[in-house]
Amino acid sequence: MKKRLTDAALDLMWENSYGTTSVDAICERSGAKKGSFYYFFKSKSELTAAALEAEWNKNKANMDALFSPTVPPLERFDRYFDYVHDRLAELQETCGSILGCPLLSIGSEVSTQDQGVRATVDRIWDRKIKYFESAIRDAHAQGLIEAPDPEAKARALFACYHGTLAQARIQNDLSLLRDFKRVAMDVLGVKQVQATSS
Amino acid sequence: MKKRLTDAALDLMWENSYGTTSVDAICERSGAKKGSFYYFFKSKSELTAAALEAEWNKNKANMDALFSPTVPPLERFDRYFDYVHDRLAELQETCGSILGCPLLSIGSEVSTQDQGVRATVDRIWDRKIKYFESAIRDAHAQGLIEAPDPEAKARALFACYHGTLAQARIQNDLSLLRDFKRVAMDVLGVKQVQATSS
DNA sequence: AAAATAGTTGACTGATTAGTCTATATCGTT
DNA sequence: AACGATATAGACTAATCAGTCAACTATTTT
Repeated sequence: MKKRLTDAALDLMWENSYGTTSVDAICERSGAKKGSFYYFFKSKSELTAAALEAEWNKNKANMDALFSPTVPPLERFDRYFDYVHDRLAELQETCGSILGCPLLSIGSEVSTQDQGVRATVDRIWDRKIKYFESAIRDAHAQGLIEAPDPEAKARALFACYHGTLAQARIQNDLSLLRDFKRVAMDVLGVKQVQATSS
Repeated sequence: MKKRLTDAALDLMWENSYGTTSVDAICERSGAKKGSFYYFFKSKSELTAAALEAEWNKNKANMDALFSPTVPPLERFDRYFDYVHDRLAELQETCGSILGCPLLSIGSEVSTQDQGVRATVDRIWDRKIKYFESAIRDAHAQGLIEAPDPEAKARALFACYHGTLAQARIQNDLSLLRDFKRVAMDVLGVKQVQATSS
């Protein structure tokens, strides 16, 4: 039931927002009653933090696979962007909207008001950046890019990607995301561009 | 009074969020009573759209100056990024937080639920991108960058910038924004890098 | 000055909010 | 079967929410 609650919360908050997702709505979707909710979580805020952590755990194995050191470093990004793109496209079929990244939507919404959730977003954000960072370091070692500060470059690329995800959500348009690979290569400073046409 | 209402609304929503900004709070801060609020606006949603448009109008002259064709194209970006950075730093002194861009915060929060506000954000977003677009076109014409599709490049850079603004808000940290100039040059594909050190 | 228009006031409604509380199940242990 | 622990149930509260409304005042227009 704990899992049902966090699942329902994340679904609702991702599709709508933190503020418009009521405890009652979470209970209704998960089939739980108020008593159960407050048995497992002492507040809506705490549930949200738990829901974000649960989502991270659900996706971790996937991230590990996408960013496996067995994959050429720049290809990891390609695969990751494809994966997110496809997942958002799937979600669009069921809910009608491009939802972007829940970390950004929820994080941006509550950042000045809920330090617990904000810190959780921050923590997960950092974990994800680590994938970027090691891919960048590997690419640098292979001479594919020039990145003397992989951590800074990872943060920059991550921010750019999330900006594109946010724009996709606001404009309800996936096409921006489709072009991001090229932008990513610019940000990374890829030396040898494999120009196909134009 | 109409202006006082839109000002108060934008302040509160920028610092907190759309959802946590109540009509009562807007009235209290602006000194208006409920009746006046609903005399000028027929809903909180409509007020929000008006507040965003008002903010745009307040900033338009500034944008025109920053992106004046008399300024070398790439320097326009520098000046703009500096301007936003300084303004966010100022705001931080009064409210304690890095607030990012209200268009993104509010847009991301309401996009799936309020088409009126969403469309307003979209419209203003497009107007702002035009500044980027013409600067990019000018830079291309001067041979400073290679940008066969200025509109696409402008959208990409705008998204990257807003991702960085969002990250600054979530992490309550301006330093990310300080480094964005270099990222922007990468995204733009500036040819002659004025390397100072390293 | 009369009339019309524009703006203001604040009490009010009905719905919804997060969170509490007590009673009751269901469970594994002994 | 009896017991403590884990979990569920749902009525309840007090606050807050967006929005309504009829009465009131100020300003213009005629």
